[in-house]
Amino acid sequence: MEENRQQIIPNPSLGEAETVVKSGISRHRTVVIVGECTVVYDGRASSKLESGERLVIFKPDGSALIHRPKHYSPVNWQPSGSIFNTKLLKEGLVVRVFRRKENESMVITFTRLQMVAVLDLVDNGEFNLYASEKDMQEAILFKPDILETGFRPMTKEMAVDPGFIDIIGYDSDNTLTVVEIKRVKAPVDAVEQLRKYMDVIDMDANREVRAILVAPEISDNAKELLDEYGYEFKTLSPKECSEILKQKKGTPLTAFFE
Amino acid sequence: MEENRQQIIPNPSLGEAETVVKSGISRHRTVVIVGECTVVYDGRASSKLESGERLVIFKPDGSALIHRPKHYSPVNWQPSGSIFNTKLLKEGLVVRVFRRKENESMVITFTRLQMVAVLDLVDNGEFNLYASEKDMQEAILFKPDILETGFRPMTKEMAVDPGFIDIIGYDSDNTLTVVEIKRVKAPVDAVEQLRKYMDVIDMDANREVRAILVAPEISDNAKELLDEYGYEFKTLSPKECSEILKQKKGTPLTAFFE
DNA sequence: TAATAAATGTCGTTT
DNA sequence: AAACGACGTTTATTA
Repeated sequence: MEENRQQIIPNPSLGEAETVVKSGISRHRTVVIVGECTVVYDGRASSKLESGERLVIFKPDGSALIHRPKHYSPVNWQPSGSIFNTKLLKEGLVVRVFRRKENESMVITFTRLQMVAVLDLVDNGEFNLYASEKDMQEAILFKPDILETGFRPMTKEMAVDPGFIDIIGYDSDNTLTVVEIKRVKAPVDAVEQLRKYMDVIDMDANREVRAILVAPEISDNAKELLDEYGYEFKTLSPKECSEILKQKKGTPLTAFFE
Repeated sequence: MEENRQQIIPNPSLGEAETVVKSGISRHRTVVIVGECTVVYDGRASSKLESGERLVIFKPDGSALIHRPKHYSPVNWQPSGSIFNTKLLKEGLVVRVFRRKENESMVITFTRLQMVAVLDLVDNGEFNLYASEKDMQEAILFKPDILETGFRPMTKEMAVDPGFIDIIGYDSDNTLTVVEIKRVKAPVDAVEQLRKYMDVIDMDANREVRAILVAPEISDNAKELLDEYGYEFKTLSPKECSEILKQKKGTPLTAFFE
């Protein structure tokens, strides 16, 4: 029945809330509490949040979120795998969220409640994300000309001492070329990373090797360092790569976006 | 009055919800919607989330969150500064979240609703985090002996070309000493960062300079590189530093933790 | 399990 | 506005 799928109580007493919250958590429901509370966290660091009105979420997988009326990120939280313990004390309704793995605890003390809701969320919808850095790599391997006319990839993700070179190949003049891909504006670190790879490749010196940093943009400092090292920059956005991959994969999921 | 502070509607029709959501957003309230929806995101990347029941939050600062019943992190979101646009179409109740800065959009289409709530969250509570990297820096400046007996800090956060050196000082032999602090296990990058600073400091060569990496732990690779460069490692945890700062600050806030 | 790199990272600070 | 680095980063991948 619709009525049984959720339980929404406006302005509950702390006592009412105790029963509902306990029952909701034990039945593996999503529990939402809105009210005045304080939060003390102790684990990798420690924090204390003074009293204020917040939106608190307990999920069936043992994750917990405390949201203030600002910001995307929660002010306090626990990742999944936490254990909830609810008690009504004289200070208020206290929920202790404990995560054994990191030996972390978060204690929420509610002093006044605007709402308690116990929700039975059924969610099996598929989630797909496009245009990751991996997508960019795939796109270059699929259509190397987007990097440079005549480019021929040799290997992808070649393991070298410091890590993985995204792509190694030969340009139209048969010069060995090292490619480093970033999906966001390339920072100085990206140039340093490229340099590390070049240090290894250049071991057998006196052959020419090119280094190309591929990204939608590059920061000023990174550009400066890139020039200093004699490396090159190629503008390429995740979006463009996503478009190219659509051609490769036909149009099963991508057709949705048209 | 308490009644006016919030508006909670179980099982609203899409039409009812349209009015309430629009009004809530325009009055800069926190809006919570629970229901069946699909989400299409397009911006830095693209994503598509098939139909399912979720908890959706719109905050007055223009941030938006879509939470599935699992995981700490939202499946889709927009950071603060977004603009909301609500429309009732034949597909359902459509909320478009647009962020001009990144030219990103997230379109949520609700097909069935379990709840709509408009909340007026008043939250001015102070938030304090202890045992951060900044606390570690402060602790060393306050009691330099925890780094090394006889250490005398000169400056904190000295600006040099590549960035900011955490602490510079002299050891008991009056040797210039550069200190880099990490609050977690120090990775290779931390050693590289220290090296950058040393490159600058060593400009006026032939005077001895020591480099010390301070962290609770160090990764094997980082240790190897550190030894290669001739730098040193000092074990120090954020918690220890936090304890030391309690002495400094007396016991106003810290007493709470006892 | 440890290490390493990516993230729609976010967020604050400073230039 | 851009750059830079910390974060209780989280998360995924790989040795």
